Amino acid sequence: MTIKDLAKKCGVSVSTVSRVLNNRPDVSAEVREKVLDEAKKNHYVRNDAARDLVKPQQDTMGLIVRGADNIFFTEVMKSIEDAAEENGYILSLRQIASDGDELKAGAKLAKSKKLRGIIFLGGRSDYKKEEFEVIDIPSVFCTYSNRFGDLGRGSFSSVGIDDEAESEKATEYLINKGHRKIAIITNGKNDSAVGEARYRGYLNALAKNGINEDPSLVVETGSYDLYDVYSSVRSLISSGSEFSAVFAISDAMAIAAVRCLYDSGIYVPADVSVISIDGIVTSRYVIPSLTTVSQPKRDIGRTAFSLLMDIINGDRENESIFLPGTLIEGESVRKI
Amino acid sequence: MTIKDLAKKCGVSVSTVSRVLNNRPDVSAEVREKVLDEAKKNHYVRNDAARDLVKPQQDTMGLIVRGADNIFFTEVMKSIEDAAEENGYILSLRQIASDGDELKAGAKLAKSKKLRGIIFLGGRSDYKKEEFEVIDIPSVFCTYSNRFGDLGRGSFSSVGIDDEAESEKATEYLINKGHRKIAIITNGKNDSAVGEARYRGYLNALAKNGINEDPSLVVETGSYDLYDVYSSVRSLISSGSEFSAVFAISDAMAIAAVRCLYDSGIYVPADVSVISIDGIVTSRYVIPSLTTVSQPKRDIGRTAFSLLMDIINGDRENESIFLPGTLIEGESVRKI
DNA sequence: TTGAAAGCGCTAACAT
DNA sequence: ATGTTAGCGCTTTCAA
Repeated sequence: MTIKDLAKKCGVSVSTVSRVLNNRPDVSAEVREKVLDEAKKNHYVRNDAARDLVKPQQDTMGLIVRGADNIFFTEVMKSIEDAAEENGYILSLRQIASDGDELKAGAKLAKSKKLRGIIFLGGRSDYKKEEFEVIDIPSVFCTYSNRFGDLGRGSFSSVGIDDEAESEKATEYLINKGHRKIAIITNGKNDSAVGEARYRGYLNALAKNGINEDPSLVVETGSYDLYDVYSSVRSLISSGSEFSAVFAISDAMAIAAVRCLYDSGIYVPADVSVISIDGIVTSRYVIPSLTTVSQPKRDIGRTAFSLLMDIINGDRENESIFLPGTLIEGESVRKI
Repeated sequence: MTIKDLAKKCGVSVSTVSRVLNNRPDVSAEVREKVLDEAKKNHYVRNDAARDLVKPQQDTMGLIVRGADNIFFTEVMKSIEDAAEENGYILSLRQIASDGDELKAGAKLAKSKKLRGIIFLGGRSDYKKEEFEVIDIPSVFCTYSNRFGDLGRGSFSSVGIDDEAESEKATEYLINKGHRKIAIITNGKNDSAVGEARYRGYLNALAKNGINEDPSLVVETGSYDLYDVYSSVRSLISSGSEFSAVFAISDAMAIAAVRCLYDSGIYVPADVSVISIDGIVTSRYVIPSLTTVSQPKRDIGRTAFSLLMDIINGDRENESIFLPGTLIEGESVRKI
């Protein structure tokens, strides 16, 4: 069922049908009713591919989310959606796997939908100049930046926390509570992404406070999978290395770590303190609740959206915005 | 940059460019190289909307996910993706909000992409015959059925657990552990969806065991939001109603409930036992770990996909498949 | 091996 | 108020 079929059924032209379907005023009430009626009766559904082909979507932004299974992103997404709605934009959402190519997905979406701009939620932090060139419309990286890539200043935009600084903040919090033997749990310390940035922050905090890095306290899980986190922490414990605190680079990891310690008879925070980063909703409900550096999810989403709008309108240049995290004191850290 | 531009740049026709881009064999090596080269140099990206318009996607299935923020769905999605890949199908994923219209989204996607079939992940359970008619290609409801709608047997397919039966199983488990005063936490007992089905299962279990329903032990949260769950449980506690166990219709709800009880000095499982349904990954890592009826997520996804394939190939008729849940004994239930 | 041309379903001038 | 027509970017006959 196409507008052509519909036109035939109603004995009018396709343009008239199109007018009705698009709520144009210049159609007689009679014809309008007839068309609408037939459309409903025949379950007419517009072919968006065809429409997109001909109609530039003046008011549509793309949102590419990488890593559908990251709970943390959901909240950020919501705030982007809100911002879009408030500003009269439509959001065209596309989810890709954590190992997918967000730039390619973005380029494709931009072409197909004739987008005005794109927000990338959770991509890689090491884009090469060349590969980023496929994106030829304004865009902003949300929740990450390009710390490990070679994109020149001014050639991209980003909004997120400063992973290294916030990580340092978290680690320093532990130090201020009297901890010196602090283990870190990261997916990888050389992942050219958030794992590496947060690891660096951890090192910074140690250095600033005259603590030497103890390699045996650096736990690399290789993934964000809770099972991997659990077994990595297991290894740490059985290695016999001493530590009084743990810094997990994400809340989800912290939850698995706490559980692993618990299963080994090590209680949080009585025996070991735990801090993390993210501030996911669940972190407040688990027992013990997590002490964590909470990311300003709503702010990040809204700021990303308005930055994108401003760039499109020529009101602002590309820039990297770093929003501060908030340290939430839960029950997982104890002073010693 | 379109194939037309590319053709001009290379001094060949659009059809030749199209051939190259689609790896057709009948092109001279020379031309092929030239085209590929220019394509790369100019960051050519195909406009899928245009392609979709002309090319029926013989091997593409649609996956409409409703409720992006439901962690539970992520695992099911993965298994559907695996099944698609194994069988040489491409999956076209679309996420919609929990209050979105999945049927409309499905119909649109089907048109635009010329899909072979559709899987709906997490939709409403009360479709009316009329509204379901917009879907004119094979489809299967995944993780839900049409218990509250009026779709005739044989007019739809579904794969999931039997919410009512599994719910009864969970409640009965508590009863077998000696509990008689069992509270239920549901988003709503008349939501014509999973909340209602699971509430019924709870009632069945009580009835079978000669326990009268105590309305003061039925907690309706109105949403799946953990904050709402927390405050609803708070009200239950302050109402003074006595109970020795809680049945939460989802793991996430159970986590918030356990926390709320904890904050009121009521410990799980020492003072009150808690059981739930879903078996999300986190349920194993929280303290106490949850006793829960785990849904066979992988099985559900794979079964849904093969059912859809079979229907498309005419090898099977529409049917509703109910897969059994598995009771996982965590630490949240105690015998009394 | 290559090109010309039709057409997918839709919108938007431009006519009438 | 309504119809005619030219594309949007792509694939695919059909010819050459």
